[in-house]
Amino acid sequence: MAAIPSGVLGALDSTSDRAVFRQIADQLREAIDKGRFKEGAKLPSESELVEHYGVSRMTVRNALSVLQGEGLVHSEHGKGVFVRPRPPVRRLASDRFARRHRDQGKAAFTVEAEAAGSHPEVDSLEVKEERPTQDVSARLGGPRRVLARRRRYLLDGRPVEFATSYLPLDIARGTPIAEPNPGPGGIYARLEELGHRLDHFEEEIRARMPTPSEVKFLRLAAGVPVIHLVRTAFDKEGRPVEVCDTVMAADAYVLAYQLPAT
Amino acid sequence: MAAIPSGVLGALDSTSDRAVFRQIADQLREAIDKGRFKEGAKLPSESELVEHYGVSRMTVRNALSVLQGEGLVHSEHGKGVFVRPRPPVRRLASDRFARRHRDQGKAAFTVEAEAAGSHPEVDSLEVKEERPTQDVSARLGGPRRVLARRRRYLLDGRPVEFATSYLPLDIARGTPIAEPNPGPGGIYARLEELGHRLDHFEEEIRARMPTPSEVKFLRLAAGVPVIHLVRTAFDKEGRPVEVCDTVMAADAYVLAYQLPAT
DNA sequence: CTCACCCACTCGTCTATACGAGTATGTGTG
DNA sequence: CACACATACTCGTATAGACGAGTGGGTGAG
Repeated sequence: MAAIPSGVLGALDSTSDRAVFRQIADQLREAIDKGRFKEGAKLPSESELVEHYGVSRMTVRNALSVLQGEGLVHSEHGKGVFVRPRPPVRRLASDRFARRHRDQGKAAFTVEAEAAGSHPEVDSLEVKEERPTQDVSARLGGPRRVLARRRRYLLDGRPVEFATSYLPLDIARGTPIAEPNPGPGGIYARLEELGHRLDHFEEEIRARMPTPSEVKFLRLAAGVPVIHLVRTAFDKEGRPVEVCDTVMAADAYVLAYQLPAT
Repeated sequence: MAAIPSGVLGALDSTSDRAVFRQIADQLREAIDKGRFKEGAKLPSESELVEHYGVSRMTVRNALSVLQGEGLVHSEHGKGVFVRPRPPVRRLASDRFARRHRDQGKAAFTVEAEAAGSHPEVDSLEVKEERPTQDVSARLGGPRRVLARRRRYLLDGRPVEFATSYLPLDIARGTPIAEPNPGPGGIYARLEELGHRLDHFEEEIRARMPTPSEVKFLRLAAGVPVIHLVRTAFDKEGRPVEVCDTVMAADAYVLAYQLPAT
């Protein structure tokens, strides 16, 4: 078992009333912050830390679980504990649904990803009619059934976003919107062709920890929150014509908005 | 020791390859989701769960720590483990800095909080000149020193937000902006009086787990992420005149934006 | 040389135990 | 009645040990 290089991690302060596992977590966190362990680097193994600090293994694991909860490290069974690298971030601009970005052959996600040098994929496409949740129904003005379009977005093989669009049946049924591939410009282009000229969007943003199914579906590491975005599209008559519910891996996104000062 | 009411929690499946502590966490999560434990209610104590499932205490604690990490429960030393109540949410509208909301005697935070029936407070006010971080300096066009205004916002005694405004010294020094209380309408009103007519704002939003100092300062429960918002204000000449860096308790906020479809 | 296997090392799960510290309650004393 | 204290509960911290399972490298057989 390799010893830990001296100077990287200090000693425990037995006079402190701070719990031992917190002191160990503090020292590891500081070492990571100061770059003594770089992104992707392997931390000392549990048994090395046990040796170094002279504590039991559970105490060391407790310290490591603190850092996992902070999203600083992740562990790989059989390999070790590593400093979590920050994945490339996708920047969502607030004008991404403007008409000038729409009349192209490809979906916005694909265009943006390729511009950023990434390989985009869309999978888990599901299009079906269903009964909306109370929240979605209220946002759409109270329909009892809606068309739901579900899809998952991946960048370079990593799932980053899961989105569901809901549309009232009287708008979407029997149109290209109800097809798996709605065609160039996406469903907003189709809505406008169908006479629902779009006026504005409302977006609501929350952040929270993921549910277990979100962890699975987005393959989220411990300590990574999700951004929950609900966008409602309104036409010129003020009618809500679509609600899009999106859950994003928070470490993969920055949302950017431009607002008038008026 | 009180027994757990039958039907609330099931039994373990020893044939399953799902870890015992995960099965216990699953059952507790399901019971919470289905309302068998209501918001604020006390879960069975660790020793009751030990009794019920016939496992060791560490296994039960492991299960509970999973739920804590998900933000579903929080524990209170000496009392028990409770279903985490969802605090009242503060809704931030994208037009909250529009001029029509400005020319009033009170700060926007105070007005909004009182309208929502809450008791607002602002503390930890610090106003000083300092060297900006590389990021802030870049956003402001590269000044070597800036005025920093730090403050913490509380609702009904609970800290919800920590914000720092940075302004170039040539704009702010010697003006009311450098005073602890900049006067009615806040620093945006003062900037316009000083001839820096505001044109637009840019906001960048991220979500992540809090640092230990953020946990302390915002008194965050385990499993609560933060929303990190950086707003840059631009004047009519296109010059960035302020950067505001805000860290919010994610369970206390919804951000709402309205965007044109143009 | 190649490939299968073994072994050493990693983290994951679980048990059993011990003591400390915060909280609430009831009881007995003044 | 009021208050201090004992007590029984809560969760927090820590130890020591055991076995399992995933990974990777070295070694020996073919």
